[in-house]
Amino acid sequence: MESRTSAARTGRPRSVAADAAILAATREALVELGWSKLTLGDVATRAGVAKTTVYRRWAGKNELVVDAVAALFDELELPDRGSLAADIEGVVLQFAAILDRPEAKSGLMAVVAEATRDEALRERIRASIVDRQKRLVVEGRARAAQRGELPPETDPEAASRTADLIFDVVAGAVVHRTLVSAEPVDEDWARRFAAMLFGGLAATGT
Amino acid sequence: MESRTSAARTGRPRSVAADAAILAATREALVELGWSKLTLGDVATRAGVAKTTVYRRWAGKNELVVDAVAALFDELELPDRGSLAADIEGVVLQFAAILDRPEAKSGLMAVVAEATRDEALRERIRASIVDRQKRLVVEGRARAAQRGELPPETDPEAASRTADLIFDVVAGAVVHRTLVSAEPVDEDWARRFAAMLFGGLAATGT
Amino acid sequence: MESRTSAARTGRPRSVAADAAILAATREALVELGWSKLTLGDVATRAGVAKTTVYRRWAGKNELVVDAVAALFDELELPDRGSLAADIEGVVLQFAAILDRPEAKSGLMAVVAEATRDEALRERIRASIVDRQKRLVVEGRARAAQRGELPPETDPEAASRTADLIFDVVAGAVVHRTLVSAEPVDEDWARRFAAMLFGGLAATGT
Amino acid sequence: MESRTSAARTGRPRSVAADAAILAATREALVELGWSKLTLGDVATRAGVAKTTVYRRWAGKNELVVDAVAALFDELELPDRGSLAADIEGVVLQFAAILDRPEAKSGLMAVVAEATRDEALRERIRASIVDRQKRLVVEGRARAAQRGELPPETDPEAASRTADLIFDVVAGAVVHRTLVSAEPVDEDWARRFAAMLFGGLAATGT
DNA sequence: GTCTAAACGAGACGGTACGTCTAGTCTTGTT
DNA sequence: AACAAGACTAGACGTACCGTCTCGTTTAGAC
Repeated sequence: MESRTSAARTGRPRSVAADAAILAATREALVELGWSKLTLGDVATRAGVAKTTVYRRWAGKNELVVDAVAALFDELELPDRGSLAADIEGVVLQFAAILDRPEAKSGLMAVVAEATRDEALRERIRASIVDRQKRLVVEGRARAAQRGELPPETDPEAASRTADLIFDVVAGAVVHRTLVSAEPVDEDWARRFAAMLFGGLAATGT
Repeated sequence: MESRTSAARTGRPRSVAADAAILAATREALVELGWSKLTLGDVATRAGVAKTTVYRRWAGKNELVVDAVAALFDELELPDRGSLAADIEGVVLQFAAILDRPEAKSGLMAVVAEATRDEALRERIRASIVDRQKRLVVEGRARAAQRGELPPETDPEAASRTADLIFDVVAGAVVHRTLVSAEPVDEDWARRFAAMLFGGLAATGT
Repeated sequence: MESRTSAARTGRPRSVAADAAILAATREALVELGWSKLTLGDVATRAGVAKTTVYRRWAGKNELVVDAVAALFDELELPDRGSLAADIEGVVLQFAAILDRPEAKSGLMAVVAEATRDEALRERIRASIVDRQKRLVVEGRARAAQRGELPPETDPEAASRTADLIFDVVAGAVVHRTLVSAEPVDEDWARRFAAMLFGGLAATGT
Repeated sequence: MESRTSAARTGRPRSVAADAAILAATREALVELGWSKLTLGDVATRAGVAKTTVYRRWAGKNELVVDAVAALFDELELPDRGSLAADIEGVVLQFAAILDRPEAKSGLMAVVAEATRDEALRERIRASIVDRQKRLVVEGRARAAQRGELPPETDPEAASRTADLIFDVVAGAVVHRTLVSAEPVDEDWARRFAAMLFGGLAATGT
């Protein structure tokens, strides 16, 4: 969404209701039609808005879908379940629950695919979705160190590299399980995954 | 691609050259245009073939792209590098090398996204791409047990569940690193990932 | 239809049944679909024959339809009803009856339209359909002269020009009434038309 | 062409220039290609317009061609040449001149052929082309009665039937001469035809 | 009784047009 | 200036036929 930082003091102001209506309509259309059959004209109709109003705010389908899906990840947070393994398990289940919703399933992978050829889109995904989750990894690591489950970090550069690795493993495994293997991320799977990850972290002393 | 195993004894036989030309043209178009801008008409032109010839053999863009991309994974094999960690590292690097090619990058995630709404497509992906890789996990596990790195498997049902978990972790992490984080899977990352995974496997006694 | 006058003494002879089956299938398709929706593939299927068999005998849709329609005009003949006016009336009714059949209606005007841009097709129509009718005019004129209704012809060149004129008037009026005005050529219309034509012929002394 | 008499107060109005451009392009294509090779895509290109713009205004090829050809008949009018025979001759020559133009030749018979299976198209032809000519017959008849060449009409019902008959004879003969016989409608033919028709009218007292 | 050459059925082939759909833009009048 | 409405250009969609071709399979007359 464009911000219109300056100017634009005159003329009719943009309808604030329209943004929310369009994003909601987008999610609705994603559920019903999936990404490839979703059209901006249809979204506009569902939102009770003219097509021009959509185009005035988003550059295209990809940008719109990223914003529509990003909102779903707002609810993600790191529970404190007493141990790192349990925390991992909890976050995995939360993440899987979001990913299992059809509007996320359908839209997320599609925009990631588009992003392979569009740096700006990749950046938008990173800012709206990825980074928001990555901070959970950092928080969880810090909490585990506080609890004494893992040694405190000394080299901040190495810590950042490790956080990236953990994030790719967690997010990648859950996404792959859900979308490619198309198997449910249930408590059993989450427990086994968390055990394996925690074991790996402990064994490598990170 | 339809197999026409039986019947079809009569009439002009299908050109055997056309199949290969179409798949090659598809990969070429994926590199140049990406999935969303690839059109079957363009593929047909590149292959020197009429549009109807493409539609006669593939039901649509998704099926065609799956087959075109699947061929890339033919070269995957499990190296024997002497230890499980080294084997994992080797496979990860091979997998990442394939995934880094633009024709795979662009096409694979897109068809996975489409597959979220199409069971038949999901099955095709599983048969053509996923299962071919999953067997590497099983082989690697067996080899590690032979070496004495891991205890031999007793419960085949649990072994299968574990293989699935490992596969989701390996494939998921590499895919996520490559496509979402858009960072290279270099030797360093592969070593750190393999160490973590091996640690987890050893720690959980699987 | 091509004749294969010479050569072709050897090899499998053409099926004689196929010709009739194809023409019948063509008329059937004309009735059901009309000219523009008639396809040679469909005709071949209806005739229980391969597409190649049709193309081996006719150059295209136009030629096939001309032949299929021409057969309908075989039944036209000049009745002797005792007077020229009555003869005209009889021939008009016969002609109209043929023209009212859907296979003629649909096909005839279409090939005439095509013939405006195809001299060979025009010639084929003339030979197969038009000339066969035109001789009725000449016969009727001669019979009327014999009866003393009209003066005997002296100048053969002028007689030919007059026959052409009469033919255009008769055929044109019936075709126009049937296809453009889409009104029935019933006995009343035929009687009024015959009276007018006979009156014109008598008045101009031709 | 659809009229959109009411409503449609909102939205961008249809380009008025497009209508004329499309009809002109249609006539041009008729001349160059004839009816059967004319395609709406080509017409759109010639008119400098997108294909959808054509389809938005006309239901198909037939409707478009009727409208394109109908415009040619606007110039038809009844000359006052002093006598009915001369008037007929004049109108016949005018009509023949229009019919001889390739855009009319090619298109008119084709749509008449199509109209045999399409009542709506038949009505469109009647309204756009046929009725506009038929009124010339009525005018000519009235003028002849005024001059005293023919008796005044008493029974309006019979008069209408006669006008229809005359119209079928005139239009039919000219069309047949031009398109089927493929002979020119020159002054000589027109004079002989007019004489015959006038003779018939006078003889039957209509 | 082979031999042989054309006709046959089937259906794939390269092409072309179809009529529909969507993208993204533009042009009205209205708010 | 944003808005609803809807026409606009551009171009892909998947389908249908065209007329040709390439197979394997009859089928008759010539040898």
